[in-house]
Amino acid sequence: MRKRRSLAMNLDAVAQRAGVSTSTVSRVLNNLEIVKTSTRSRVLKAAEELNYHPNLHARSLARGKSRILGIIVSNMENPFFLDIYRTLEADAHAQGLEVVVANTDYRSEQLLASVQLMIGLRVAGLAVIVSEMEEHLIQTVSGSRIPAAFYDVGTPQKNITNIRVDYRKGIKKTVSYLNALGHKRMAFVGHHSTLGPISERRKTFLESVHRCSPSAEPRIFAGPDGLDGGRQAARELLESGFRPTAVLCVNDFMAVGVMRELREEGLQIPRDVSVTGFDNIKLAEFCSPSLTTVHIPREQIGHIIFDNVVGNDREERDVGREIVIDPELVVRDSTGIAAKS
Amino acid sequence: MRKRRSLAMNLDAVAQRAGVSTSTVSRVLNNLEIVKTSTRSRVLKAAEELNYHPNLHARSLARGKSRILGIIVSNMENPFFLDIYRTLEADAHAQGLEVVVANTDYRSEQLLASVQLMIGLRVAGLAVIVSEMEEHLIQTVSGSRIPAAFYDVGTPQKNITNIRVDYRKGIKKTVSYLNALGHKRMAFVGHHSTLGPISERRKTFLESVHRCSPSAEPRIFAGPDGLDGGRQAARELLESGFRPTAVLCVNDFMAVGVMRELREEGLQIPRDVSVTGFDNIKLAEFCSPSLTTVHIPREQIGHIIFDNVVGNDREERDVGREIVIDPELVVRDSTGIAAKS
DNA sequence: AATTGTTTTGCAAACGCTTGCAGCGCAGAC
DNA sequence: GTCTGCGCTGCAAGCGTTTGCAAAACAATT
Repeated sequence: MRKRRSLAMNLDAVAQRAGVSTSTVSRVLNNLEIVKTSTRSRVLKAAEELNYHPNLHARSLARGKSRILGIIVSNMENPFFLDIYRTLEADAHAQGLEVVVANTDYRSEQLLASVQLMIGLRVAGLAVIVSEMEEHLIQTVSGSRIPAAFYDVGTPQKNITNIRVDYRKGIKKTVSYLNALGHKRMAFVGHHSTLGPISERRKTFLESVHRCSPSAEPRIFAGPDGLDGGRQAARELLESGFRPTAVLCVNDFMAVGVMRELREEGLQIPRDVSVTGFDNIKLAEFCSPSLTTVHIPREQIGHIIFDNVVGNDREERDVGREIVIDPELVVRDSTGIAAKS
Repeated sequence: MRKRRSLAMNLDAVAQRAGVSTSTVSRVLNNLEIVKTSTRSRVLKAAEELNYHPNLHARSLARGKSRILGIIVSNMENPFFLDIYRTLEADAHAQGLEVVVANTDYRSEQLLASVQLMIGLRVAGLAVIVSEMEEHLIQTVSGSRIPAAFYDVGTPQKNITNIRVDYRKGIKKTVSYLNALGHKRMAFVGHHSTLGPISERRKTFLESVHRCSPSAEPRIFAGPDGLDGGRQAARELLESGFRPTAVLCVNDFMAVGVMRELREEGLQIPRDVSVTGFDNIKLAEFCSPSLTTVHIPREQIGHIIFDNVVGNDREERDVGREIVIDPELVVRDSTGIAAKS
């Protein structure tokens, strides 16, 4: 023996105190029904007295799997991600799973670290809700044999379910709604990681505007995801001299920042300028004016992810499935008839 | 041997492929410098090729401790908690610690479960940011030998540092500021778990109002913590027939909900009624009108917690320390001269 | 060539738990 | 009194790491 024999609290200590073997203690603690009631209560008493808490690492190791659901998100601060997280957490707890969440802050090295963490933890399932991910890393997850679900990134793969929202449709609805109100000069405000050249949202915006009114002059601005980022992008917009009658934002969180800055500059919403968001977070109802936006059913998404990741039907799947969700426009007070120019 | 010999990926597989022993692989992976460079790269190559990821449970078990910082919060949705979480996360990552966060949703059985989880994980340190906690549970944490920091709950104990904000002072500043503006009829809006009979904030509010203007008639309302909760409390307030000239809210998050409802009812802020919050979350600057509130330095609190929980100086402390923070009033646009009644 | 010293490796014992299997004690049957 | 069956319990192997210690490999010195 190499070290001092357990000052640490372990099964052995409980077993000794209860005068039984560790196996018995283990069985009691796991509610196996083969233990005599009297023994059982003796063990429970001992555990209680010793303030014993099973070592979860040892347990996972012995069992060969952990009861943990892993979640990776880009930005916990954005209520959109938070809502999905909360749904997943609720579902997980309902099944006795614990949850470990990692926040990447849109940083790819953080994403890498988070994936390593989840794999290292041998999570029972993994949900990845980030806006960008290297192909290599996707392969790593796919190869890890961990059932995973990706939101809005990558394509279906072995062991991986893909869930995405039809942004194209959402943006189209928004643009044609605004167009019907007479808006021609529109700006799009995104955050950096949605504005890569590959980004569907950016392209869709440009295309939609172009189709609805070929003479329109769409412009694009960006800041980091968040209230400040929205504000910053709006400032840039104003400083550029461009005077849109409508501003479409990539998400509600940024839209709130955008509205703040526009208001600051004396612009009235929606009299002088209309603003729209995306996601329909709670805050969209609570800001002033309340925000016209596109509803994304986060609870539903959460449930879908959960079912696909820890679903009981989960045989090792050779090919993932893809699920597409259809978003709806929600009209509130931040949009109105286009201002006369 | 009882089971099939490792289809699973482990040190052994890597060792075999690299033609070395598991010890060597382990040493390579832990960057111990005693490994010959050629061996080292051979091992690294094998690990890479096998897509190997060390089992963190086994690692923790063998090392006898985990590199995990545990965080328990009442309500991740409230940006106040989120900000502390983010600071802690940043600090932790800077030191190569991982973070596990648990959300109690103000439910005591969830709090219990979370504590069990953290102890079971043998976290390296534990931060508990909840508004209420049973004495028994505090003892459990204290007895677990895990260095912990509690925010705003309990009293210093063995292994536990206590951090609290001087709410009394914050509320006093707010009330006397409002009093100077001529406010007499004030309401206080809290959430359920801050309004227990023991709650300092509630008492302080009543006392302060009473001291400033003995003739005043303070009233108290409550809802669940959150935007909806604030709104709901405000509705109750309005329905009660009470017409305060100022509403103090227990936190900014609820205040935003309160403002929403007041606005809905046609009341202008601050012309008809002033509103104040507490915490000074980002959103307070972004709502309309921007919110007068009491600043609580969440970053500073995060850092303090971190240092006390994983600080290098941490000898097993027999007696915890207590740290009290002094809050400042931040005046913005949601408060003004009391309306004539 | 033998000896000594230095790297570099491998062996094997933990870490705290689960679990297949075997064994024990005791009741009932003969 | 021996045997069978059954309900409980204990033994011990195994989960994938780390790590003290000792052996092996190699270099340097005599």
